[in-house]
Amino acid sequence: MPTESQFATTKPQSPLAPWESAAIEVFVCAAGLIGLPRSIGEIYGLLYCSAVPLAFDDMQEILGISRGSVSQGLKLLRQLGAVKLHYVPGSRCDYFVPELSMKRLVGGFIKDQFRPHLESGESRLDHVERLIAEEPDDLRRRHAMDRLGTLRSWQKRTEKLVPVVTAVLGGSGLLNLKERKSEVI
Amino acid sequence: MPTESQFATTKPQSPLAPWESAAIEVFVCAAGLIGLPRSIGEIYGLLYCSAVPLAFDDMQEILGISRGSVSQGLKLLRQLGAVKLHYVPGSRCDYFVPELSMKRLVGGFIKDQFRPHLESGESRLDHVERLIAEEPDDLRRRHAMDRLGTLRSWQKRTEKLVPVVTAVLGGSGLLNLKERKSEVI
DNA sequence: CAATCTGGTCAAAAAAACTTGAACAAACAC
DNA sequence: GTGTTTGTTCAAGTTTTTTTGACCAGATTG
Repeated sequence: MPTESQFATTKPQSPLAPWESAAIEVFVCAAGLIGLPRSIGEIYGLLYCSAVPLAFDDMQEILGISRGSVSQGLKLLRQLGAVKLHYVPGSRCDYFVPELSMKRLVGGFIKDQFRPHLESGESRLDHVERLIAEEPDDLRRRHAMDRLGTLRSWQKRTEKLVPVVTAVLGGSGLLNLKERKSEVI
Repeated sequence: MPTESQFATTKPQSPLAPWESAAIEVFVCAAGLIGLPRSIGEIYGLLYCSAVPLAFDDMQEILGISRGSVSQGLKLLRQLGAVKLHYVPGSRCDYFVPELSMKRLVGGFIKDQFRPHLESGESRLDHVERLIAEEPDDLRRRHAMDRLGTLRSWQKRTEKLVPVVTAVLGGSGLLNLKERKSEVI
């Protein structure tokens, strides 16, 4: 088997070590939890486990998934800031390394996958308000406005949550969140 | 127009008011965001808009979805604590009202949909650790352990996050989170 | 008891999400 | 230029999730 060229540390073993499979499984689950497809969890997980940067083809081969999946997966992961390009002088192809800072990971996710929804939600609520204004019946309109108000307060609280989350998750190992400035909503 | 039987506040108009459709849309999106199916967003949204408790059949009819969906949807929403049974003396069927406290809503979601994953994640990490222990190569094992450590720290931070979230979301209307006790993680 | 009304269950249908792989474009080497 | 290598795109195929609706069991009524 001439394929066993073990001489370069730059070449990861094709079959995954048992712990790697298990760890990737963890990432696949985590991905599912936040609504990302399995393939994305696999790709990030593989990079997370690897001691060296990996190339596109490495991932495709090691994970046994299609080029298309790898391409799309990396595209999203790059958008999220979850993987970074690692330039390798002599090589024509791209290598990747995982982002290991939880703060940046979560920050990227919030910015790309969460904020947009939050904002579109805001405009939807505005739309609801305009429609409520057209309700002729006084009592009904009152009630609708009341519910809309509650909804708006939920939205506000959720927005307030974002910085708190990044603070907690970004913290140093010994993170303590004393003295977080007390801003009234 | 004999359909306008305005005498009983207990009977909601069959066709949805425009603002109600729009508001339900908001809930459908929100449901999608947290990985819940459309029908669940619709059901909760409808209850949220309604000024009166609604019965199983009301929902099925007004939303135009199947009995099965209503049944399963209500089942999950009840589990989450997002809707409550509203007992009506003279009636044979169940009526429902929405939970309007964001704190309870989020708390229920975390408890039912999030915590379990967090916990299974923990045992998965234990499993990874056992597998790493079997890695013979010293350097590789070192690296694997390092990554596992990072993963564990992520897990811990996430756990720390839960109470913070419920605190922020549960707050009074004027929530200010001054003086949140500074516990070192 | 038979007839009715409730709501739950689950196999099958429908819809949505994900993955694949062939076709394509860009960059490079010769 | 021609022939490779590298990575993207997207229509079609596959898998997963959601919805449907027929059937069931319990409770209530006459």
